[in-house]
Amino acid sequence: MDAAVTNKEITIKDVAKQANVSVATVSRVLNGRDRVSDATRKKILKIIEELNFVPSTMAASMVKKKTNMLAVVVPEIQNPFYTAVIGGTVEIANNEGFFTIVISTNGNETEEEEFFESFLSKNVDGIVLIGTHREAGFYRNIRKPTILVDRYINDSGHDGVLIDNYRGAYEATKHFVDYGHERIAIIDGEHDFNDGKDRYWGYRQAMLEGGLTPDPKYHKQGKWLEEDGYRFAMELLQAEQPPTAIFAANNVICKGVIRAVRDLNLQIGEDISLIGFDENELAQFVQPRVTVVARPTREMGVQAAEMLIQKIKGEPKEQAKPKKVILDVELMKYGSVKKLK
Amino acid sequence: MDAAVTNKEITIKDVAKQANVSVATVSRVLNGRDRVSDATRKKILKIIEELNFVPSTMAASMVKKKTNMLAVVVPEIQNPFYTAVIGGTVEIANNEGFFTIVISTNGNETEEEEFFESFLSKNVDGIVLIGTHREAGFYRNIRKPTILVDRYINDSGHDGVLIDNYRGAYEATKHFVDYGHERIAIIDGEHDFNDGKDRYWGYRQAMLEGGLTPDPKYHKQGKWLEEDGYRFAMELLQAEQPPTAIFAANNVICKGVIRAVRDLNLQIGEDISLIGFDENELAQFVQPRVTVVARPTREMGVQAAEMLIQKIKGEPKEQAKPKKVILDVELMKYGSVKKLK
DNA sequence: TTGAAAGCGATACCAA
DNA sequence: TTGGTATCGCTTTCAA
Repeated sequence: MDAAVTNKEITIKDVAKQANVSVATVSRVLNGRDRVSDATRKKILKIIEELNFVPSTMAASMVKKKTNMLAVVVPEIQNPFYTAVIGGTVEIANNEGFFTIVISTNGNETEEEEFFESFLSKNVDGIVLIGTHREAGFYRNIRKPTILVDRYINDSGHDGVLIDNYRGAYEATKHFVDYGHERIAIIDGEHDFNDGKDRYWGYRQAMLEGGLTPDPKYHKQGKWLEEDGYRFAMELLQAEQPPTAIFAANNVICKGVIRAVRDLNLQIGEDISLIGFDENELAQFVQPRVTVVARPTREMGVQAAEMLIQKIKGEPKEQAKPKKVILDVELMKYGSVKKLK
Repeated sequence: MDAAVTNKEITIKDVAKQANVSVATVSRVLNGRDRVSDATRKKILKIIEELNFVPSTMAASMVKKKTNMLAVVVPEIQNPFYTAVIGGTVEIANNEGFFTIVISTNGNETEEEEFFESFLSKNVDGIVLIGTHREAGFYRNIRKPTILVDRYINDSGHDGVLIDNYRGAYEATKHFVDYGHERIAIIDGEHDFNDGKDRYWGYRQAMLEGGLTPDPKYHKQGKWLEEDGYRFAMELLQAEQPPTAIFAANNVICKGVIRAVRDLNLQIGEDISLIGFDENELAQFVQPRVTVVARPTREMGVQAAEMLIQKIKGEPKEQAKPKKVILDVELMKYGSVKKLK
């Protein structure tokens, strides 16, 4: 409580001197694994308390070559999907004695690169990464334990936690087909990563299996943004032959679609059927609630953190093949799809 | 590119050896402030590139006694208000060459305490803190540059970035009064912090000035949760003499109220007038849009980061009195308040 | 302009 | 059970 009056930081030396022991002994009680006599331990503990001494984790990290820090790198920090992943990771990390640095790359490859070059490679024990880069080379250069989340790059050399995008999109589209829809549109974005691509191919496969031919004029590709959802929904719904169903391939696109439908004074589940990918607040709120492909967002962060920490603690031997953990998605049917037959 | 084959990390020594210079010289080109001849600089740079050498910021931090790391400590990481603050801070920090550790205390005093004791006091240059503790003592014990955001504790000894909660609530309530409302309810939570208290007193003041007497049965105190908003709105709206207007004193309470109104099949702005505190997605979406007291969330993080970094860089002399920066709020009138007279 | 060497604050090995 | 000391990878005087 009555900390030193001087501004100088208290170090292990000060404690040792005060306690009339060597720094080695103080270090021992700090770490608690070597044995120290009860008497000296108590004495040292008391002095630590009195001096308000806090050991420098940095100095310790330097010799231990372990920082007990994780990094979570995300493309942006506003999207609830990413904050959910962050939340899951932070929670596990804290439980396991790790701190977490959160870095937003703003979806910018250059920024992402700078972070890795300047910092991450040396100062964290491991990385949970929702990457922005598209080429495997970038990922292979990362020498730290790393878990790729959501966006997986083959040949990256790292483990991944993903969801079954293909199946999610497939189930959604099949649901439309089962309910008799034929003019089924999809609004997505570039197919830079596996996730976007898989969703499209899941959609496509369900169409074909249902005896339908995917029509290019019902496939709208933007940049995965809310405004794309809005704009394309506007286009589609005001076309000569509008679709009867729209599959919104991510959460923000879905929000855009909902807004467009509202602005056109149409009724979801009546005038237009809709399925979104991933939960979003609006989808839960509108009447009827929007059917979505739900994915375990927070759980992805939890999984990633667990795998990462195990990897950090584990033998470096275990460098088997990178493994992908694929979490399951679930089609939550809430009534935004009209039965046509 | 062709990094060392051995697993050993490359250090400044390796670079020095390769370049036939001393480590001091390498350090000089790394930091760029001392003069080094052009020839040797180029030679060293080339070797750094070849060896793929990345200096250990930890070792540097140890001697410089500066980590270039900030911590943002928040009660939870799901609430969009907090992620907005984090986002603002992270952005400024990155621009200024700082990294950011994000820590969620889960609104738990013990967790908060542990973080400070075990880590923060030594390893970050400064802290942006949305605190959970209620007593000034806890804050006074923090010896690092710290900016308190949103929740301010007097006598804490730190600067703060807040908003004018009092005025926000006052304006909202006055708006109700001006439109002829007399039975005006408020749903809030405990008055542990200045923010909650101020909002209540702003409400109260506007009531009194309007010649109205705050009626305890129209003051519902929960725990600032969405479910409180829902539950209390249900109660209020089904009472014998329901209020004509509700002031929802934070963003999640407002969401709960909106849901309750919907579930009762009532019409916002018609059957019940509503004003929320702070933006929230639902409020923007329902028809009519809900009038809210808007606060500059991201801007709070930006401000805090700027003040913090200035403090870190500045003279330790400048320990004037702690200063509070109070950002302005604005009543955004969107039509959820009915004119009664 | 460059080099030698003394730290920074811990840990860990080897002796005692 | 304890102490002495080399060490981690870098920065920063002080000399050359």
